[in-house]
Amino acid sequence: MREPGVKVKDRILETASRLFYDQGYNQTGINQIIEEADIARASLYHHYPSKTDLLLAYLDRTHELWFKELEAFMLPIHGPKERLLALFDFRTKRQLRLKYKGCHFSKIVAEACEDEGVFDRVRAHKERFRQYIYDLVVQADHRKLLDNEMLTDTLFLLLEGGIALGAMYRGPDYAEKAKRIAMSFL
Amino acid sequence: MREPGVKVKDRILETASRLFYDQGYNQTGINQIIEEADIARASLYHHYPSKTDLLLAYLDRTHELWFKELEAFMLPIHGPKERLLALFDFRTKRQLRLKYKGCHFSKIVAEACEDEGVFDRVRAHKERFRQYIYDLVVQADHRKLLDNEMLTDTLFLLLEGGIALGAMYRGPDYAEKAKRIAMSFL
DNA sequence: GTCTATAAAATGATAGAC
DNA sequence: GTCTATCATTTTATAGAC
Repeated sequence: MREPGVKVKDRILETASRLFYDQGYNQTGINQIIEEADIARASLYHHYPSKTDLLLAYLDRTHELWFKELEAFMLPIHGPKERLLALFDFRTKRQLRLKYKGCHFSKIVAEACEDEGVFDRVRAHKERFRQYIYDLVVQADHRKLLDNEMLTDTLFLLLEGGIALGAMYRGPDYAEKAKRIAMSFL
Repeated sequence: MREPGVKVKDRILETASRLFYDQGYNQTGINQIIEEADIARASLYHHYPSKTDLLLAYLDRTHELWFKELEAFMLPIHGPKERLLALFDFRTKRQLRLKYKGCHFSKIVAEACEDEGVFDRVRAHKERFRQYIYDLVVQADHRKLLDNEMLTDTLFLLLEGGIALGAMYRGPDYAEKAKRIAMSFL
């Protein structure tokens, strides 16, 4: 009659993820998580021995979902140049849904979590994204105003800058400007 | 025999500013501030009725010092083009001193302070910085690859992106790359 | 204006029953 | 594996003496 045990664990992580992002990791207490996930206090500590463990699981989950969402977004888009520009749309669209609260990973770093496991995950995420950009740049028949590495970094910086400013202005303006600028180099 | 009363108030704000930036606003308790500033609990609440008031004062102080420091840095640098590139050096040098913890203003927004006074100050700071860039762009005899507005936004986005990535990587690499990219447009 | 003492609530985490 | 009850700290903020 009992549902499989995974359900509680998932509910914990889903609830924590939402709260960590929406109101901040440090502003989210264990009490609120167990209340909104509707589970017992000790169940949380059974699955995640400490709040830091829950944080690391949150980053892993976010990383996985992020690239899964990206792959789905890219499916109907063909051509490396079109895909490079679609990266801007992907992030702008995502930020609209997230109400412009910024990048999950940069947010956590900004909350001053000095845990090394946190930094490892943040860097791994950004490194993989930069590699994703680079692979498209290599395939793209771009104007060669910049070499492949430099063009990759330009797009990467424009994307990250656009999201960062989007979080401060709570809007898409700079992400959209970033795309228009990128178009002039491609 | 008594020193002027401003001293205590200043010590509170200086200590709070250091802690808010270094370990985060939400992770800094009133207790730690009064201990490290070596003042009484009620003295803090006399000068700053709530922690939020202290936060707003912190943002105002940071804003003032930021531009004062910028002006001093720019003094020996002549020519708008040179000054535009010096903006990258200014922020990279500053971040080195601050141990790459990122922009004060983007950090506070990332900590999910939904206070409107916070957003007002963050936007005002960034808006003034963008205007500073724009004024130099107008004076600069640049290559006209982009119009003045677009070049301003490009430099702005590269600068903000470089700092954001610098915080995640805890190093100057992307800020330096951003400068090299900027050089190719000017 | 500065102090000490304290309040009331929330924090992360644990013990032990079932 | 999930539960309730509870722990010791820490949180922001206030009261009232000097």
